[in-house]
Amino acid sequence: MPALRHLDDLSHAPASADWLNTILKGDCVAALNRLPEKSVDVIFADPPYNLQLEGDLHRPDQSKVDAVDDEWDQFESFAAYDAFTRAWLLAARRVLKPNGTIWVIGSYHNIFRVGAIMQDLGFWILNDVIWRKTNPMPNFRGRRFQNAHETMIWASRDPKAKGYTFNYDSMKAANDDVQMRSDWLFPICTGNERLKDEHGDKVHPTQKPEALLARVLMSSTKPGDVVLDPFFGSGTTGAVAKRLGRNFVGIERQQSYIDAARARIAEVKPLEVQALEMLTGKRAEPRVAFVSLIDAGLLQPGAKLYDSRRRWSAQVRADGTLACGDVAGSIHKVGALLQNFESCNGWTFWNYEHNGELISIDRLRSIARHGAERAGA
Amino acid sequence: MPALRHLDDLSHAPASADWLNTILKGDCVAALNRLPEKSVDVIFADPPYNLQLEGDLHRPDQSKVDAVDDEWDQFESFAAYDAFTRAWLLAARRVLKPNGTIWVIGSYHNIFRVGAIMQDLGFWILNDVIWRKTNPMPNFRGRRFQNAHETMIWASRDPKAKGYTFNYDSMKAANDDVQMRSDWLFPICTGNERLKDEHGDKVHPTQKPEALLARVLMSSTKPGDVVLDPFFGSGTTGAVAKRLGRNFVGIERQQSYIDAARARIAEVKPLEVQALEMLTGKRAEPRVAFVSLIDAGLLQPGAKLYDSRRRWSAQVRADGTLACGDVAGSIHKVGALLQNFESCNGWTFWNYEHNGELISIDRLRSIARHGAERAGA
DNA sequence: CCCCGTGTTGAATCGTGTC
DNA sequence: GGACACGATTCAACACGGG
Repeated sequence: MPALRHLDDLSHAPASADWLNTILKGDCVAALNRLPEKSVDVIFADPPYNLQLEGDLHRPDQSKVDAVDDEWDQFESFAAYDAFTRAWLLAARRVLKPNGTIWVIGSYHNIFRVGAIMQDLGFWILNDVIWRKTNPMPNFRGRRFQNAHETMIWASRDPKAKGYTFNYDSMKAANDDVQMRSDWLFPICTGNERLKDEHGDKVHPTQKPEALLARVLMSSTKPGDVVLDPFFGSGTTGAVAKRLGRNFVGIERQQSYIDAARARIAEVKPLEVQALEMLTGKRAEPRVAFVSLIDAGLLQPGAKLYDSRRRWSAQVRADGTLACGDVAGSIHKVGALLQNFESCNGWTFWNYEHNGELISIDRLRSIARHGAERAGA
Repeated sequence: MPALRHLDDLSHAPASADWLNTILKGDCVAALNRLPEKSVDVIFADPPYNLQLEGDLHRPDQSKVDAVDDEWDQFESFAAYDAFTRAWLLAARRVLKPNGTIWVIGSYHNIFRVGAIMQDLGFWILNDVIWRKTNPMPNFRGRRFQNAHETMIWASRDPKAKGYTFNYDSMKAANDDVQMRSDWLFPICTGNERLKDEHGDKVHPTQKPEALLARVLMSSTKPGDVVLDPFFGSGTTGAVAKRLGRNFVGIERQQSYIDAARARIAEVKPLEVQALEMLTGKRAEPRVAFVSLIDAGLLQPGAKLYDSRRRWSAQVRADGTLACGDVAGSIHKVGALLQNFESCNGWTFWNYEHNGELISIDRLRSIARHGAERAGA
């Protein structure tokens, strides 16, 4: 029984195991079952999302959206997806060390099922972490809110495990000396970082940004730890693990992904740890929505706004728009329409009255922004 | 059978129903079952998620769950919570109108179970929305990320329901003319807004901020809609609904919460009607037939139309169709055929020439609309 | 070299009314 | 209920080419 002997060898010498820093080809449950139990420090998993798309979607310029319609994302039903999820999570739990933790990323299509099954299997959720995208795809038809985030679940192997790794101090130091929050802001993976094939097409439809993986690994692993990714894809987990001095194991079914990931990882040079602060530092100044002044109680619905020479006045409405006669819209649009300009900066155009004096609503924006900055927006 | 007669009365006259703008005392499932079916536009639910502390979990058969905090009993606890969740969601779904939507808020302790059950019951998730807290409670022990957000699930009653309310134009205008995203930033409820009892203690442990409810209701309801909150608590939903000119129904078991909520809501003054008017986009405008531009003399038969870059030109015919070579048809169809697109908005595609400049025929459409409005059409 | 305008793209559960 | 016509709808980032 060569397979069994092989498994025995691994469980006796996991530190020098020949599966470290390699990509195992095959079905993820089968490959997981070939690994020794309790051999992995952290698992990062980006499973299929079960998107359930129907028909095509076009942008307003009539170009077609390149949907994720790959075979690996097709499931017959919620029950089929649940069975798949249960199987790989169970196999993943076996290879996790008692103090190991697991990260799973998903969207509203699948993450609730994944989270419930994780709880059912005995995983203990430590945090759910929101990846806020700086540049998400718009909602082209204007039928919902722009889907601007994805959710990650971070969990320990079981409730009693208190010895998991969390690098609290380095997270806090990287976040201007305040605790790292559960909402993280990163761009999606584009530009040179995005792997392209010889035709210029993307190698993988859902490549994750390295900055996201860097924060995951910096927060919950130590140098030399073993990081497993059972849905390796284009190998972002492996590339970041190598760069940060961690060991990786990838599992992937599709040969084209394996080839691309292997070539990518070969190019990676391990880094000194100091470069990390660039990846985890704060991002751009937050934009403040006019409606947030109403939310914050800085302006009341029904309040009057004036331009600086009181030529026009307009009324604030509860939905965050302005109205002046039969003209209505955003603060910018109404300002432009009244002046018959193409555009107008409503923040500097509009003023509110206080003790008989006009004060720019931009002052209110500064107040609102101050609150937002403290939130690490 | 007085109970049944009562129910009949309600279903015959929901508009003047005596349960509108009241708080129903009792178990949430029982109270929901006393309401007429398909009578509610939007549900906002903030269900309990404390698995051990309160004995308020009931199985569908109304038997009380024996709350336990032993670790080995987590499976039993999850199952009991699932049964409770399934029961109230099912009852809530019955009272929801076919085009109604539901919001449920929760944290990682319960939201994954809630979301999975919602999908199992046939709700169709439209968005998950993240409430990012500007001032969350710190993680005192430094063992995890600061839990700085809560998750809301927004779902329609079933997948085929496309007619749900989403005030896209309001949301966009209120957000500086870019789409409202799925991550919202608000402070937690503190200060004067937080209800306190005579001892200065907080009335309710998880009172939600009114700004959060205001955005929920402004985005997904219209004035006069009926908003149901099956876990009414301190009555934030009712207070905001009343202020925004919506009707509410609350369900609450605990008398102290009912008393506090009733007093709170009585103090609320509804906003003036003008402040409640909402921005509507082109979708809400009346249809204008292209031929009516010719009827009104705004365009002459034989006039030439051009696309914005003058790649194509077409001739207006007396019957309200366009002709370009051997291509003829509606303004939309000709635009689509010329560009080889599946569809085309002819109103924004075609322009007429005036003093050497191209002007969109959409301008003529708004002139025609104004004329029609003034004529009382 | 930079600047600017143009074009492309990203895990998407993305109509409605009339005949 | 099905077919068909109407016509509404996008944000940030990056690549590329020309000046």
